[in-house]
Amino acid sequence: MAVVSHRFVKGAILGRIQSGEWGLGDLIPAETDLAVHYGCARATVNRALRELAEEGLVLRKRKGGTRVRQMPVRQAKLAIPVIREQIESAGAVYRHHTITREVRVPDEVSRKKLNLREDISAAYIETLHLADNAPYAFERRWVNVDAIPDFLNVDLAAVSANEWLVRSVPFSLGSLSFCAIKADALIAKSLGCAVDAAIFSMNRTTWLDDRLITDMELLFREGYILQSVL
Amino acid sequence: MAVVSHRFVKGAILGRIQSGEWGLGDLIPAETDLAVHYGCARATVNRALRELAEEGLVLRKRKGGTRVRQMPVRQAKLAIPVIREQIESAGAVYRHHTITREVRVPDEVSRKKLNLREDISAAYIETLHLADNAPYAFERRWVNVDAIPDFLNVDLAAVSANEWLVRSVPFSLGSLSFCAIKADALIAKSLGCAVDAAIFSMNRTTWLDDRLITDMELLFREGYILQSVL
DNA sequence: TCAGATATTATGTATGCACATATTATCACG
DNA sequence: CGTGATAATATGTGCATACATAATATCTGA
Repeated sequence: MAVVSHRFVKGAILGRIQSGEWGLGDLIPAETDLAVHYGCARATVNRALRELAEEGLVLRKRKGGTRVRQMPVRQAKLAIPVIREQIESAGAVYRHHTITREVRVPDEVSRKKLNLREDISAAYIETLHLADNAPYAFERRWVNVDAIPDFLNVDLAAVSANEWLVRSVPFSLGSLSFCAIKADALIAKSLGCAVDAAIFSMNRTTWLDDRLITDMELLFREGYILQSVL
Repeated sequence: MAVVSHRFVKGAILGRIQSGEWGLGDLIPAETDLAVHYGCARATVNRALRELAEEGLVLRKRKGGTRVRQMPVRQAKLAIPVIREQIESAGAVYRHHTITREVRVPDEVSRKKLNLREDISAAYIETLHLADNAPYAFERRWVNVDAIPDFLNVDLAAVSANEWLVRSVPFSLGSLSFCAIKADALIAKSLGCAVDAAIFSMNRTTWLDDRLITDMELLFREGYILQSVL
């Protein structure tokens, strides 16, 4: 007897949804019925449906049954690039250059973002990332050295601040946002573009437990495109 | 005896990784050992570890065991917003206005993107999305009416093209990209911003099976920020 | 010593069962 | 006619077991 895998069941159900057999909002058969239909255990159907629910195609409720989502939650998975890997995977040579590195008490705006006391200083770093010696992205970052004192001793010539932090303070939570901004004089000079060029900006804050670790702004070269998959 | 859920095990393992007990790249105990340690079945540990692997924190290989990822794949989940919901959830009144709607043979650039034969025409729609009567986003879209003939009869005053398509042609694949562009005269006029303003652009193509359904460009008002969660 | 066959092992997953839980449907009672 | 208690039900999840599979480790023979 051939085994019926959860992949098969998942694919079969997906097909029946896509073909329109089960329309938008429709209730689909119960796990037990599907298990009988496909000749497998309920646990197998459960896993198939659970994965479909995670992917946003189907909505499940106890006692309420499973139904096809009216407005599927299209969630794009977007792999946050480690810049070096992104550049190297495109076949270019990665290099980075630390422009500024200092420890000081942040100005009030940054201090509020960092959620620091007034008398605590933090590290400020500006880095230029290059692909084949051409500017690729300009990075501005505050690091909470009160939480991560080791950061003060890092050799930023060997490894970029971003990469060191990813390796050393992993698995932290954070938020991520994207926007478009006009290049000011500093950005234009760093990225080698015109003042007022449209620049793609990525902002990221990283928390470990309740402490903000770092707040970063990454400004990509003109024409940069962020790709994602649905 | 209290049951030990996969959530508990997952959290416990996560804690031991975050605390540094298991460092980057380290091999963590086998499922059977963890099952004994936490007093639960191997299936429970399996689910916990499988989910951690899906989230990119851990790398699993048959016979090779499970190890903490050196460079965690930070994947942001990015909920693609249906614009109306995005605006309404911010407490504003949504309204949309169809600027252009025509059926014609696309120019060569669009035709290639749409992957259509030379003699096939497609629908072109320009829509302005408004929040509290202020421009929110400007949408340009081609729809393959050869694949979706019903689209020709849709009342775009009642429901936007985007929303109709999401409701009617669900569960399709596609690609998604983001970039920053400078506003040209048309965009500036539509969005009520200055020419050369930095505009956040989202491009999306949608496929059903092997047929391209629609190709869309969404240009957000100046200052728009796309939020994501890690 | 080295290549190829073989054994070992950790994860992958299907199954049957039991029970938990949330929600809906039903029913009894004022 | 409502309203609150109660029953029914679909999903959620844990457990023990069995076997599959991929990758590594070991052994064997030239």
